[in-house]
Amino acid sequence: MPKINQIQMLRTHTCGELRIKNVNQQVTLTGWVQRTRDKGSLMWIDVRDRYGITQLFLEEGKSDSSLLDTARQLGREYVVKAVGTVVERLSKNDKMPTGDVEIRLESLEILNPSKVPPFTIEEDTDGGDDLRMKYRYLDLRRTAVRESLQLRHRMAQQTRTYLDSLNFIEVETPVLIKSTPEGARDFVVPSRIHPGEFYALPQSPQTFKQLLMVSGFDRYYQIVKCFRDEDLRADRQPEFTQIDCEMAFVTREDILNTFEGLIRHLFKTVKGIDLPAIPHMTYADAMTYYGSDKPDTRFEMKFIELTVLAKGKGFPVFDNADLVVGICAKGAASYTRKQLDELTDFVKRPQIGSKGMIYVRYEAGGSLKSSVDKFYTEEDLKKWAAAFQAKPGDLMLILAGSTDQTRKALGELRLLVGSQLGFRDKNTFSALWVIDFPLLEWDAESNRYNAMHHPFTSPKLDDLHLLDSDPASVRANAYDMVINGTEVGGGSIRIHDRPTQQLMFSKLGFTDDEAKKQFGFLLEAFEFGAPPHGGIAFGFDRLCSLFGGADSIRDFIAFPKNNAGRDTMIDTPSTISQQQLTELAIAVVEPKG
RNA sequence: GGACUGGUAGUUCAGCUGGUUAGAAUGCCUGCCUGUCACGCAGGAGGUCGCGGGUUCGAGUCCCGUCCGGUCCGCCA
Repeated sequence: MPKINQIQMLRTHTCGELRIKNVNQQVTLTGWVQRTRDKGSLMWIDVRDRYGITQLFLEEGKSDSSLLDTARQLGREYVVKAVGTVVERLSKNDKMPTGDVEIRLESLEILNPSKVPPFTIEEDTDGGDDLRMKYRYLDLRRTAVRESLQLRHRMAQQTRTYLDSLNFIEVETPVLIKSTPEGARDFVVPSRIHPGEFYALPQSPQTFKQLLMVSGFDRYYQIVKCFRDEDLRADRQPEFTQIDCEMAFVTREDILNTFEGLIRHLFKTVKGIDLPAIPHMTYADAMTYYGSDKPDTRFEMKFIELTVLAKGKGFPVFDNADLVVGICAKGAASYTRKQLDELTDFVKRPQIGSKGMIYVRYEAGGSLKSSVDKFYTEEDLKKWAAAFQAKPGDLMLILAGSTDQTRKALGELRLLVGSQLGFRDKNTFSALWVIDFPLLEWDAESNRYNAMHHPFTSPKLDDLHLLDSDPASVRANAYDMVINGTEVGGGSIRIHDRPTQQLMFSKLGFTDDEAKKQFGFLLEAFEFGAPPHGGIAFGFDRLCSLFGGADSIRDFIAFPKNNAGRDTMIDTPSTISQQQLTELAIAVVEPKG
């Protein structure tokens, strides 16, 4: 592979590579002016490019005076070409890789001036998110953002290396496909040639990758853009990237092993971390012990049920609850009244929806102090403490109410307390497979069952007989990978025969006609020798942000959308001309503005 | 659809219970400075307090509406 200086004519080196061994070489550097330091008769210019920063040096009397004049015109972000000799510095800077040398300037050319940037192009910029997005091309000059995109590049490269080594082939699937009412809302694209008809952008290449299995490409993958027209979050964009994979002639274990391998390969090659074997947890256990289908397993703090112990002592909140459940925060008995009140306020927020929170302090001296001392004796509380396996110095936090809401609320409380106690370190990684998800999920709004994963997921054979009598209890051959409480991937063993797929569609409320109209091609394909198959898709942006230790995926996407799905740099979405609308046979009902 | 939170100098923010000429840091401009590297020193310019309305003798501050960010709930098969 040619080095950069062999293929670049304008420069001989980058701003990141010169060292003491280059002393006395004449070099030409190009880059952006990071800052200048003018000491009168001495002047330094820091020149930056993608690879680093190198210091240029001028001295009155020893340098050409026109050179100093040019240098004094420089402002931040000017693009320059500098020719000079590498010399050893009199005073070195051990904070920078190039800090032992500087360039004694011989000529300086301003290739392009720059306006003063609206925010500083530095590690810790003074710019807010809003401005950074509007001038994203400047934001991308910053080391932190550039490194995030470089991490993403390495992740993609290593994903391809790993999957290629296992005979996976990358196949591109169409971006203009068919809209279906299932699942997330589609972005649609009008067809000019067929007025009144629309393509849809894929929410995932799901059916295509299954058809590739029917075609005999038994190991497929694709790093692919997907689109969902839903509201955004810090970790959700309308267009996002998946590592989409499918395998034929495999069991669930084969898939879990293969992609556990991928994740461990990525940790090893990108982060230098040897991730231990990834444990499996059933969905039922995840909900019972963590109140979430994506538990953060960097710390324990499992749920302990107190329903039986707590009832029948005259405390109405517990007596009337379906579930009384709590967590034990190790060493948190020192929480102040104010901190406890804040936790109570947290669970009472409408988004959490609990009525209140009960606490029991196991004082360092061994006594027990609770917010329900009126109803429970020290003996009662001792039994609770035993159930929690609590020790002096611990704090027990208890919620009660309806089962689902209480679990969810305690799950949120667990995460908050875990954060407060420092159990959620960004540089610690704990991965987990959550398996045996329910196949169906009741949707109160449409008064029918929805597929929890998607309608192509196969039920577990053991549960098939329950499909009519107790649909909600049927488990799916589906699995999610969870790392540090983030769902990074999910998949399933698919249905591969027409009768089962038709049965599933009918359970989901499709008429035979609707099923045929929307997925007839798949049903038909299943009649031409479809192999058993299954797969998984990883949220690539999330995986990158997790590896990068960030909460938001936005800095791992070169040009992301904002909270409202807008790109403020190019100002989109935007209206289109009447001429375009006419050509597409589209009438806008209430034009904006 | 909803909850919370923010919007004050180019930028990031402070501005108390409504009360004098709206501040700080940084950036920018000018001058000085022989080893800087977040250089230093001196000086200077820079404000529709998001927008509209209301309360008041008086509003950056209180109230109502609205716009624009951000976090979350719903939604995301």
